[in-house]
Amino acid sequence: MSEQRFSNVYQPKEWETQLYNEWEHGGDFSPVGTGPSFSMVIPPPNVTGELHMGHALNVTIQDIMARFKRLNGFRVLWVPGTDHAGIATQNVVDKALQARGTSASEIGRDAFLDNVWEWKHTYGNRITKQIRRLGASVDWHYERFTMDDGCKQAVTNHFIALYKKGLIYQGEYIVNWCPKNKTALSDIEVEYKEFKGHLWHMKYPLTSDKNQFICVATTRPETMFGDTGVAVHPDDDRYRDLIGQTVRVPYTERDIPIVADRHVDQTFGSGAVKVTPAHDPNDFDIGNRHNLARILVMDESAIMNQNAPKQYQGLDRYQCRKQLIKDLQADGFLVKTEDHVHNVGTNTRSGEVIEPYLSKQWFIDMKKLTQPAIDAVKSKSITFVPERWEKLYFEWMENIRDWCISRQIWWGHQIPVWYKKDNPDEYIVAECSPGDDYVQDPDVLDTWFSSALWPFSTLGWPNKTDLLANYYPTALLVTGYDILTFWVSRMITMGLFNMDNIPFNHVYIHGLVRDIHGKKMSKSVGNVINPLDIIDEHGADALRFGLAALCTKGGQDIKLSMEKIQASRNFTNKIWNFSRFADMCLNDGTNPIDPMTRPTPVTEIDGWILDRLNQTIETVTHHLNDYNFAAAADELWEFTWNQCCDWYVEGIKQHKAESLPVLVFVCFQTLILLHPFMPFVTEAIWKNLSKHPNISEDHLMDTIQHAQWPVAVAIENNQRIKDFETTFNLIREIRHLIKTANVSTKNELTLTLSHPDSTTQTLLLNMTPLIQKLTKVTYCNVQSHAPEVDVPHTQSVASTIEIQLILPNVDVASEKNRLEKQLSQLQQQHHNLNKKLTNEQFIQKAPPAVVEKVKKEADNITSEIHSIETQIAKFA
RNA sequence: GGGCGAUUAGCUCAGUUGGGAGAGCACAUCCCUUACAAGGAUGGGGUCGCAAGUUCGAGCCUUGCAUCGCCCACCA
Repeated sequence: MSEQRFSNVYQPKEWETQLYNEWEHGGDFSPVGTGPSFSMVIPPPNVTGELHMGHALNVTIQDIMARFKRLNGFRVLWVPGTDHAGIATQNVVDKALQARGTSASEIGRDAFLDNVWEWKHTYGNRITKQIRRLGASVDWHYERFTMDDGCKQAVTNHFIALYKKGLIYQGEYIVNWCPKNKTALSDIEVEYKEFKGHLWHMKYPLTSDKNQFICVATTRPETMFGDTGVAVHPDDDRYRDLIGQTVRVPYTERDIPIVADRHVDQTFGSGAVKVTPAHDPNDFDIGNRHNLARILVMDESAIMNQNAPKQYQGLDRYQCRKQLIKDLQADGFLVKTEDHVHNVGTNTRSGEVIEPYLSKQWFIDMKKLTQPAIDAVKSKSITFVPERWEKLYFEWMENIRDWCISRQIWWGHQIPVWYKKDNPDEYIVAECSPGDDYVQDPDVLDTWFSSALWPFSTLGWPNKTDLLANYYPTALLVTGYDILTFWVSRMITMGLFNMDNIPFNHVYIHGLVRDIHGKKMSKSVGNVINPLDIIDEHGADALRFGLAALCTKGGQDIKLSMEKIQASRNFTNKIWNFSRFADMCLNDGTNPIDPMTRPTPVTEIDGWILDRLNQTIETVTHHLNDYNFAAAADELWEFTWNQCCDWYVEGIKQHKAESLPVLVFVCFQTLILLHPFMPFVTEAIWKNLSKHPNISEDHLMDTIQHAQWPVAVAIENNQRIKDFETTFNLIREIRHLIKTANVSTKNELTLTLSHPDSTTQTLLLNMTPLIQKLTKVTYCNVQSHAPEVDVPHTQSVASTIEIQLILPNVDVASEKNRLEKQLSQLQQQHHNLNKKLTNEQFIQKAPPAVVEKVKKEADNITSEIHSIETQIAKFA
């Protein structure tokens, strides 16, 4: 009984976990065979993270490609792993400690690191379990972590190699300092946000004459204690005479020079700018040009330090600003206050306002590294999909800045630099400590430093492994455009540096998942759709298909809605029931059917569906090779639902036995085509159907994953495809007439179809049973010309075939009205076509095929107009 | 300031050698027909952002404009 194998609704929960376990423990995700290799590395999610829609999209796309390639006989290796995510993880663990009444700083570095490792062991597999729920066919045997021993070795090797080539240096520069995390950040970890602030104009008195002033404008008055100059434009007539003189910084005993510098914009503010080289990157440059001193006035938490006047020491930067404004006003230094909107850098992670801060950090000299990486993309050794992202890549790489790689946190790869205890200026770069008289640099490396090595560190580098030999370069990298600069560009750069070869051939860059209004999903807004909730409720396949169907060629951001997911859920159920129908038909079968062998069609509609299947195989294969997931998904939807279910299944119900082999074959082929998108439901059906006693398992794999991707053969009969299109048009029109006449098909209806052409008559005669079945008309006659009918009837024309449907009664007025409306539509179409055909230029210049097509259309419409006119005339 | 992308049905979006304006959802009407009501059938709905140009012909190519979104730069 079919009920034993198929419930009437697909229940994902009954299948997904069990199937995934079978797959994983059955070794189904391991590379096998002798086919060409296809490898990917997963963009490692944060080890403490939780699965969000971005992961779901990213993993879905990769899994579609992995399964597609596996079905095509490739040796697929997809390497999973997680990222240690320095600052993010450190924050999470520190927060947890604080909730327990202690903190990282209280317990100290070693104890803190023990805590993070413990945390990693407790929660590190949460995200990997969640990835499993998506159905990801990653090979867990090769799972990696960016701080495991292999990655550690890779990082150290890489650092030393760069250092030896003089590409890593230590320097004192203005960096982006986060006072909350007390660490430097790289430029791309800073997000600029618009803030409503003020522009304060204040007077600095001349040393030579306290009654004269120069007025400077600033948004950050608290940095004035670090001022070591005032800059004006050399051509500015207002200040020309003051250049070279000195002014006294209020509340200090320091006199600072007025210098001329072309960087100054005469039209902004007062045209004179205070120069604070230790707290502003531009001022740092100006200071260098004019040999100005650098004075830090804050500590690492942005608290005013001993270089500020006593009364401000110990205040944080904002308290200080507030007090200082009061004081400046009281003491007559404040000239005016303007409202000023400006962009302020913030920490991408914590949101804290960045303090430009002078400090000693490690940098990579990127300019010397990028050229091969630029060339690799220019020469198309690496291709970006969509191609337009190359522009952003070149823009970034051609204006590359040095990469600040040191971070003043504890969780991460500690920098392999050892300072002599009694002389910190003396240091050695090495994997291990040179001796007890050395101490290691306390800083760790930027998380992206290890991520940059991911495509080869996961395959064993720096050791020469078989994995590397077999799977590097990887075939494809799938990622979002938001980390193109953070990650993709650096993998290419470092891949070429270490491996002398690109890390991947193709980069597929997808959009970001947003809510239906295009807004970023965020917990505070409350518009988050949690992928795990979706999987619980509707199954992983519904989520996957929904996401893939939105993943269009242009790589636009994806606006996700519950409605879209529900539609996909309905589709999974449709596939389930299509198969359930096949299963039911098998019950009546007499001989075992081999579902993998292409059967010879017995009936016309069987031949038709096989041809349509071929078209679908070809289109879907093309779209997947083209990374056009939405188009592939659309095609599969159209074929499965509209062609197979709506037309084919309904069409064979009158000859199920004859069509059974084709039905079964088409069903299995369709399952394979759908499998990359919907691994669970297709496997569930596969296993169910395989168990049917009338299925021969001789050529059947025990899992759909090991099946062979369908191969398209030549279309057998193009005319037949057209004939069925004509028939379906006709059926639609007849149904429309029945519906419009508001007549029940429980009555015995009589239909006459007329066409002068004998081939068409033959077609109609052949299709009569189908037409009767699908329109529920009892009698159907085929004629060369529409007969005179003197009983109530309704009439129309479709694909130039005249339709007459006898009715119990008819409303002549509305019937006439309907025909006239149809006539006017046809006349409009005819008019448009005729306009073209009477245009000499069109006839001369348009391709003959186009002209021919238009002529034929016009002829058809003329014929239809004639039919309708005749029909209307009968009412006269 | 520079760059990229978007603008097509009520909503979300497809639409490449330029030649028929389409899908899903939503909506309306009818139908529990033995695969599926998470379903079936039928239907309504669009001057393809605006303007000009190229062309026999433009949703598609060129130019300009408008609106929205994102990225980079950061005038203190």
